[in-house]
Amino acid sequence: MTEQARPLRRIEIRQQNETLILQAAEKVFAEAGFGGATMQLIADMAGLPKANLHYYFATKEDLYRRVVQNIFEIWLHAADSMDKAPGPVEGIGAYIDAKMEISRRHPDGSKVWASEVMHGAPVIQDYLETTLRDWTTGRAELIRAWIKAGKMAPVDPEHLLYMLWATTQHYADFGHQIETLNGGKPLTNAQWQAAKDSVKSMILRGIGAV
Amino acid sequence: MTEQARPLRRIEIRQQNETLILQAAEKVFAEAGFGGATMQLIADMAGLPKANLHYYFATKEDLYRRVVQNIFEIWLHAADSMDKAPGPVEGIGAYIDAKMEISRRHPDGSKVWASEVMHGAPVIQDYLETTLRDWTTGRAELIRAWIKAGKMAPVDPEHLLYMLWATTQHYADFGHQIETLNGGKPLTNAQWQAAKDSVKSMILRGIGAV
DNA sequence: TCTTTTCCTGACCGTATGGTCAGGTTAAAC
DNA sequence: GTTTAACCTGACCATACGGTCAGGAAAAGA
Repeated sequence: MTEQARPLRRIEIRQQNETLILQAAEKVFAEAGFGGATMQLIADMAGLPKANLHYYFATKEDLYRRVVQNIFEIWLHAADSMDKAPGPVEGIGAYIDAKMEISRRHPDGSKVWASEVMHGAPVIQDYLETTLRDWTTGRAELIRAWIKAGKMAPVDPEHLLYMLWATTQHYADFGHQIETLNGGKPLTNAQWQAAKDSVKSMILRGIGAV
Repeated sequence: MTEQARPLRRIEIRQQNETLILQAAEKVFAEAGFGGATMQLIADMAGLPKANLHYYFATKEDLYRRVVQNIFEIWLHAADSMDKAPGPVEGIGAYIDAKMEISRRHPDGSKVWASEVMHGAPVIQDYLETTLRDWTTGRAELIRAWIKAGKMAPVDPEHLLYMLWATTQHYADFGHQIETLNGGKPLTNAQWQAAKDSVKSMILRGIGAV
């Protein structure tokens, strides 16, 4: 016998379906890219008729935009731990931890983000020019302060940030390659921990902060 | 007056057109992804009628496969400099130089490769499992030998390689983001040199090889 | 010169896709 | 209980895409 569920309230319905669609969309966009993704595939994965997607999201591009924005939020919040740190060992160490955790928990989101930027950021360009640029200059200053205080070597802050982004996101974006080189098996808990430790020790030593 | 050119020979025609098509395809696949690219767009960019593409390449997927294989070749040859080096400073330094140069000269190729891997390597999976795996284990052994000889710190060779790939390719795959953060302007010669130097110094110090 | 082979392309085809819409169902408001 | 507004969806449409093909042009070979 199927359970006799209480009928869902309006707001619940809306939220549940939007979440369902966004999750399915993230996966399909990550696997197929924007051009290769189809509304039908997303609908099937969400378990909803295609027309219903268009009730919640007017166009494929609207849906895609929402997916990208969601990822951007997560991306930005990863830096919170960096700010209130006394020095690079704690700050950058925590940032690496946070970004590695994102790569592990949200690999699809990371891929969609990478794809969006690779294709010239057609929908997120304004964020790059405002939010991301502000974010970057802010952290660069923080790093410069650490350098001035003698807490790390005088490296170029921008290139350090690029290195942090590249290295951590690689574990999501190129996860398939890593898995293949790992004998076709996903990284275990221990291997993820080893990856984190490797990245942290190499980068922290690389910026002279040990 | 247009120049009165000698009629092209068969082989020349074939080679010229294939090159033209492959160059256009690389660009379009990089900009739009496999799903977003259209044969018409590639044809227009190559200055040939669409039907002519299908004369040289049976299907869109065939054309794509050729593009990906071309990139893989370049990718592999970048490591030649690493092998005959006496130690990590020269070997890894040269490898970083080579890969940064690829990011600069072949950003489209790098993007196509990234896209292919991100989508689960549908056409290049066998290469990952054979050529790339062999390549990787070979370099990992080389790195272990350097460690054993006391020429660098005992880092995990696999994660070091991932870091090298990630960091260098970032300048191609996320070139648009870097350009945006650089005030909307492409990196100058001097900035590329600074990027190379930054990456090299951070990584070489990070593996204790200075 | 004549024949053969390769190269070339406008016109065409079947299919898949993003998006629409009329009409129905269900929760909320009164 | 009745009305209203939100939610839902099967059927449909216009378009764009990958791919085909018949027939012509041009180079190579005899």
